[in-house]
Amino acid sequence: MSTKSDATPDIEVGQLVDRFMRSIHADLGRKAPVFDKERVGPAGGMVLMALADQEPTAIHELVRTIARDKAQVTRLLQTLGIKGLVEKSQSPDDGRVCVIQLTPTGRETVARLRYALAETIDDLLSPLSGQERDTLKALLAKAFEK
Amino acid sequence: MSTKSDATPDIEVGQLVDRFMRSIHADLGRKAPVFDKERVGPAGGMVLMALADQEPTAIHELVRTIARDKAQVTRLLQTLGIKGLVEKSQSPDDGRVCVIQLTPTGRETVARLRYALAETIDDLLSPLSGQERDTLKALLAKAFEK
DNA sequence: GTCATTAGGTTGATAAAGACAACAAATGAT
DNA sequence: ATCATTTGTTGTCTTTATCAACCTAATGAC
Repeated sequence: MSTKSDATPDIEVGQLVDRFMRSIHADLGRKAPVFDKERVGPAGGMVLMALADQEPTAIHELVRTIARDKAQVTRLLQTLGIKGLVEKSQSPDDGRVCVIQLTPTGRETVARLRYALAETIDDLLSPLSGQERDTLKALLAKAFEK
Repeated sequence: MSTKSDATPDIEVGQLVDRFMRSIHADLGRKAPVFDKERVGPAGGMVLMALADQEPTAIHELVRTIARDKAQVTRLLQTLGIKGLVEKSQSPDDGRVCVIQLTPTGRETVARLRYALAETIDDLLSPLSGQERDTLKALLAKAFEK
């Protein structure tokens, strides 16, 4: 069966996802002055939010879930640490791994970021019905949960 | 106002989309040496593929559809022009607008890019059934078609 | 018509993000 | 003990992104 959908779809999914991400980015950028008081930026925000979902966690775990370069993650965490949003400690089990967790301030920041993001996405997905949105979320989750 | 589905989903859509995009990026990066002979890079590739979908087109249209900064688009087009993948001409109707179109070489490049992208996405979406994939594509298209 | 305003593109300067190799330290395997 | 792996950090370089200034062509007011 499989009328193989590899008969390239008229509109590429990749482009759509790119545009999705980029629209989120742009919209958040516009609103950033309002909610991004610590100036964590898009990348920092993603780190924080990922962290909130799997806290506390080792850096290499974080690297895996957000799919960024480990060097990049190290530096993002450094600046987040300087701003007092995350804390680093050494794992008792393994002297190599660093355990990262949010500070109270970090948690507040995450709350603001989450709200702004949800708002933006809600907006972008407004052409879809509530049910369609839920479907979309479910599909993404199914495809990409760890 | 919405029966807010802002009862935050356990995994944020934004993070999922980010991860989606980033996984595509990473996978394509890995395969790039094979198919990206002109070294257009991820951004250049997106421009080319968008172009293929709406050719010929003015720069500001392109800017709208790929949601990137216009300065950035100008420069991307410059380097694509140098590589002989796109051509620029002036609109007869409006002396301000530049009309962009692919060269034959550009079209070949697009074909390769499309194939690689489709392959990658197919791979990433493998946890989904064929029908689910189609649904996902349709939803994205509905939300983001121009 | 003249003039101000807007829209489309380009350029410049600067910042952020990403890629990649080299490295130290801790661990694990043998 | 030795050697290979894993984890995280640093250095360096390229790519993208951002933002303002600027030029030219078009538009609209008058």
